[in-house]
Amino acid sequence: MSSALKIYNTLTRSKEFFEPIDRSNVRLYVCGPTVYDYAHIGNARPIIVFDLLFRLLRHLYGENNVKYVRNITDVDDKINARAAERGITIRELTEKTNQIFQADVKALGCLDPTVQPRATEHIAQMIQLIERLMSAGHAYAADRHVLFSVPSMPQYGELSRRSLDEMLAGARVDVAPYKRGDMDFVLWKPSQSSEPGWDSPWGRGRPGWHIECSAMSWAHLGEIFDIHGGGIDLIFPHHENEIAQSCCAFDREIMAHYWMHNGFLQVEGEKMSKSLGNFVTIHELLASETFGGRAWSGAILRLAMLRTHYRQPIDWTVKALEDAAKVYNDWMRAIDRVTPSEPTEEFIVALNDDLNFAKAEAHLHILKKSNPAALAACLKFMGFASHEAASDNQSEEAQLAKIGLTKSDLEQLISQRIEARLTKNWTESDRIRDQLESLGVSLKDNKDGTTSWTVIS
RNA sequence: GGCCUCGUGGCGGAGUGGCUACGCAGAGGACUGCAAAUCCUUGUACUCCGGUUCGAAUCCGGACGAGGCCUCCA
Repeated sequence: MSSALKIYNTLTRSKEFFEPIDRSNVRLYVCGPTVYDYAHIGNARPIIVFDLLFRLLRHLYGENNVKYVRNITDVDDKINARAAERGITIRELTEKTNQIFQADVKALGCLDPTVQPRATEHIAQMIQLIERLMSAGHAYAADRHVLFSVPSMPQYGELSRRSLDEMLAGARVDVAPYKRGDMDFVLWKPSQSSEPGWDSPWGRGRPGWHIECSAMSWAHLGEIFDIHGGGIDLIFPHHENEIAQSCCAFDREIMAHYWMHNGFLQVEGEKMSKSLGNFVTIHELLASETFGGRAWSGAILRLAMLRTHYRQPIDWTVKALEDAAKVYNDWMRAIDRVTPSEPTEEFIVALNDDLNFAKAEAHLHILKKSNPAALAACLKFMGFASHEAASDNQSEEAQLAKIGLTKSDLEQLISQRIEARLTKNWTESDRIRDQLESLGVSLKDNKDGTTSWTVIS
């Protein structure tokens, strides 16, 4: 058994030893995407970070003893608006967007969560939760809405550490006439006939923002579970309200024992926004050359993301990606044709310290020289699969074709050059090398007299 | 205005009281016909001002700076 896992708990603002409720059923819930558009690189951060945590938990407690739930929110007013804008059905939009999301996440080297529940398949649980809240006096119906009564929960605000007074002081709250308390939030709201809706005791309507996570975590992990994760911006109001809903519905003090939040992401030093023109999607990083003049493999994106500790703000820059690519390629060379052994104890210990990837990475640099088999195992552990190398080779073939060369042409040129070099005909040798270089193929003469090549652009 | 993070060398980024993290880039060298790759060596740091201490990047206070939340944005 490795030394114990410590994680930073937003509830207590401190690092704590992780103690699962049930070692044979460790439960993790992470807020997943609202599927209305391509996921941006900021969305990728929690996906990658919590995938690493999932892998670590599986290692510590056993692959079959960890349950990871990441929801798909497929009912939301942004979805309705976008579908209307494009003239397609909501179902078409959410299906298509989800497919792209799944492909993106796979490219980033993430394991599938144990369950990816959809909000629209948990409407019944949401209604049950709301009914519980109403009968317990924590919610009320008004004007076809159902609202959570924030004043009914004295400990409201514990996660974000703000009191009701503070919130009311500076907040621009939406003071709807049907609200009893200014901070009360919507659990259920009425739908127009043009909007998606479900029958409920309060008429045809749809859920408010926060209730879906309370319903889905309940359905798949139970009333109380171990870890709840998400972006730092979700602490308030989303997670605060999830806690309010779940704790009040089940009459519990706690919804999840550990709350983990990843830091925000900036792009080249500025907040990512469509108006600044620096909005970067996962898809375009993978498939286009719009960021940094080249496409980036999922592994490089993953490494670049993990190189900044998950709680720190991260600045997403071309330079950081270039650095990550260098490190990654260096490692791939080191583990070429190496059979992975086992991740080292030291590596696990580093990750056990609140996912201290930087410490782990420093150790990997040592392993590169001392123990490539262990390096390969550590990389595999983190989702940097060795099959990457194979797929890179395939793309090199494709790239050769793109620059108008076949592999046999190239090999013929290389053997011509080797002959020239044997007769010390450096002029001819350099001519061939320059020719290939201008086509985009870089040559490397090895000690043993062979020549290897890589496509450079 | 309220609340919360954070400020380490050219860049990224660990480190929570004393002993050079690490990586990238840079410099020097080895190897090479020349390159590339590889290997060896190597410089540069702790935002500022006070305080605690024998001793602080590390603890406390303050200033300045950056970012986030309070607006269904991860």
